Amino acid sequence: MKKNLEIAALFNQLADILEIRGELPFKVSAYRKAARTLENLDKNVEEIFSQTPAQKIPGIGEGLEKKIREYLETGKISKLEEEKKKIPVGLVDLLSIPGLGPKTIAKAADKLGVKNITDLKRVIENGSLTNLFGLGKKKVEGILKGIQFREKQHGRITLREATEIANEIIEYMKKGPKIKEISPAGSLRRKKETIGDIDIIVAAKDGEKIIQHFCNFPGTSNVIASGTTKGSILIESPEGSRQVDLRVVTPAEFGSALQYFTGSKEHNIKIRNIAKQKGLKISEYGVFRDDKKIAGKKEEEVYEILGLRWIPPELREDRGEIEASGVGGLPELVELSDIKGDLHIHSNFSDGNSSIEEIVKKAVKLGYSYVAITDHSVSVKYANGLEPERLEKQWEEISRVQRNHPEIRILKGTEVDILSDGKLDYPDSLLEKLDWVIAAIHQGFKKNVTERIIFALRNPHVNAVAHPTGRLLSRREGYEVDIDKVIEEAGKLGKCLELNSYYDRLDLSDQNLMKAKKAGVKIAIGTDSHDIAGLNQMQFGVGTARRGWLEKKDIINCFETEALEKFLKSKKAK
DNA sequence: GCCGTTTTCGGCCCGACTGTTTTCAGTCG
Repeated sequence: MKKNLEIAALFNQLADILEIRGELPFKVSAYRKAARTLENLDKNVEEIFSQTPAQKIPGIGEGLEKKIREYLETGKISKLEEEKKKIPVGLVDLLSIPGLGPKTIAKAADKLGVKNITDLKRVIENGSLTNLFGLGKKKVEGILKGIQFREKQHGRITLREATEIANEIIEYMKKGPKIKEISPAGSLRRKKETIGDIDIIVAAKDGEKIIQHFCNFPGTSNVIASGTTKGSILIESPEGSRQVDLRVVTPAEFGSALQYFTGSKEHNIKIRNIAKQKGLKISEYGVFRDDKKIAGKKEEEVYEILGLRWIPPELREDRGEIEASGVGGLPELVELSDIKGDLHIHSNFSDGNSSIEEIVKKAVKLGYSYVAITDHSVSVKYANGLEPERLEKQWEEISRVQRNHPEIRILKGTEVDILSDGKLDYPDSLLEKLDWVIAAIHQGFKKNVTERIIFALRNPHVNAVAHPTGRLLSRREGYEVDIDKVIEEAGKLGKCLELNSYYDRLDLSDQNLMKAKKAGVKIAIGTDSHDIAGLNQMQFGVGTARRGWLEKKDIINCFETEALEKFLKSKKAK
């Protein structure tokens, strides 16, 4: 799928440039839509376009198809090359600042000669941006806040991107000189929501050859270091360069090296302290007593020698896992294979790209027992939210698909909007006919959010709150919500909170999940998919759930179909 | 840019919020 992603990135880039240049908004969104489709396609464009006649991809017409073919043949899109010459490259980057849009960027470039982020900071500081027509003090303050937010998370990449890069490199390394073992380490192995550098550990004999092979990885833009035990490369992505570090250790050191490089720092400090108290020394090379190596081949040994059970990487944050491990109190963390269904999916009835039939087939393929179709409600116009009539039409389609697929239970669901005035976007008489209702905020992020969510939770037909804090990891903090209060109320009512698996949300976060578990709140994991490929994102939700100490019993989509239906019915009765 | 069961041209992404401009422009979801 590499080409798909490359072309998607170029289309997005083109959309950004056209937007700043004031091109027709529909044209811009056509590029964006095509990019999104490409990102989520489960087939290579190369493959699709090599067939005659080429298979049709929705949202990609004559013009875009031509550009894709051009890229596949020449590695370039001439339209993009031309457009790039028309504006300074640094301007595109500014679009990712929340509160700053294409019009303001164009104006700042035109009137003040702003070419990049440095210029932008300068004109904010010297006050000249404030003097621009239409930009008052508050707006400029908002932009400054946006810059600060962006800088805070600068350089970190999403779990999804890091996972994809690491998988690709691991596959590549397996084809090179012989290696005994290979594993991601660091924050990626701990499944943190964002990742700094990507760390990979290899056990092998000939370090030099392996590092050489690593530095020849086709995606490499820059080799930072290349020795006999460690190599560092940069990989270019549309959003910036990603650093990947690879270390080669001997098979006898693999366990201790993996433990050491997985971290977290806080976890390792505590582990080393325990070792010290026992007269031992732990380093990446092994566990030593008086300079005599007594362990290091397997990671399990490192923990066992300290009287601890092996601790899953996702827990290694020094949040009580070491103490729990010592007394046999580690949780039995949920596994991806425990998941019996997906509880948040959009179909092409609203803003999804896949039909209900396609979604159901994919769910069957994943081995699920049930799947919920949760399209947007009527007010979410930008996402083609369903009026009651279209929702009822959808039920007919669900019933039709259900007849063809008795092997899976299709839940009639909705992601109903919590409106600004606190009301829900569908009447109770409609909600009560649904099997699965998740309520969500998509408007009024600063308006009594806590009260509105709690009010929604109290509606007898609402089962859960979707993405409860509303954060977008790469773009914004969440709503102004007192999440502790929401968790408390959900606990009291016996309602669920969602863990949204979409890689830029992962909401609730690991720490909030821990709180929810403590309050006895059941979690519903949903991928928020807009196409069938999105269903694969369940892995990121499960990773976050594991970081939140969640077990099978804490997650309602680990329930068998009957138990789930019983659970939902009991909630409705209240 | 795409798309077509009234259209091959003319819709498509509408509405809320915010700040600022007293009647609207820009941004966002």
